[in-house]
Amino acid sequence: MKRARRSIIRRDTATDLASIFQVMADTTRLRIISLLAEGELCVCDLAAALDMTQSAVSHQLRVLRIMQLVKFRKEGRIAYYSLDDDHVLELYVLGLDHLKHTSSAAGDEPDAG
Amino acid sequence: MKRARRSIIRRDTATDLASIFQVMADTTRLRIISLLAEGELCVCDLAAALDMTQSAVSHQLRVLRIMQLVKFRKEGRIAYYSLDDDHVLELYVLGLDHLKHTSSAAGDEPDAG
DNA sequence: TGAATATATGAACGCATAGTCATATATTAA
DNA sequence: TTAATATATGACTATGCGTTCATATATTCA
Repeated sequence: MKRARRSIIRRDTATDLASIFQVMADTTRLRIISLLAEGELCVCDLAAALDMTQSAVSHQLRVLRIMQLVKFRKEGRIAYYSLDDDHVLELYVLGLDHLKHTSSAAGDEPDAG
Repeated sequence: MKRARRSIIRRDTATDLASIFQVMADTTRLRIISLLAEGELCVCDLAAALDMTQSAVSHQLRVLRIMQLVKFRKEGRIAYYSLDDDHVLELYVLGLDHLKHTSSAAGDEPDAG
């Protein structure tokens, strides 16, 4: 190898990439993704399943929406959210895979409620 | 579908998973990973390539070390760091892939220096 | 119309953290 | 030993962010 000046990514690419991981780097957002993995849900059902306030969930959905990880359709006054991209699930699954191989914290018992 | 009580991951699993993405969610750490992707480097070479202080780089290497994304060997007073896990690169590559498919910010010109 | 429901959002608070600075440890050279 | 080099780390500061609270908007029901 030559110097230390090898295949470093551009600063802005690294920043953009960091943004993607940043969105996945929150417990609440990951739990939302795990719920939406099987289909759409409205905000109130998400809030109930997560045992969190509607406001907190809505704020996180906004983050996921802006980063285009989720989309939503509106039916009357109800907003149904769903995953917008397969890459999200790929990252999610790969992350879980990493968890299983490195730690022993990846349990198998769900805790919805 | 039944209620909103579907396949949600455990809270602590989500927390652990969030930790993994959290480590990848920093520009400096991603640039370090991109540099180590081709082989080991010492701290001073990393600092030079990143154009950052030795202290800042060392702090981030500590984070990467604690999360077991990098390992190091010591040769005299020089510490050579390298990636510790293939999952890291998989996540890194998958993230880059996601970038290319969703935005146009993923350039191809490196910016080392 | 007015009340209730579903969602969105701005402000504020508290906490986590990336980088700086100073310094400690360890190794090599003189 | 002393000086210089390579790295690690604790304290501090500034910034970012997740949640709460209050409130705004929109829709449905009476």
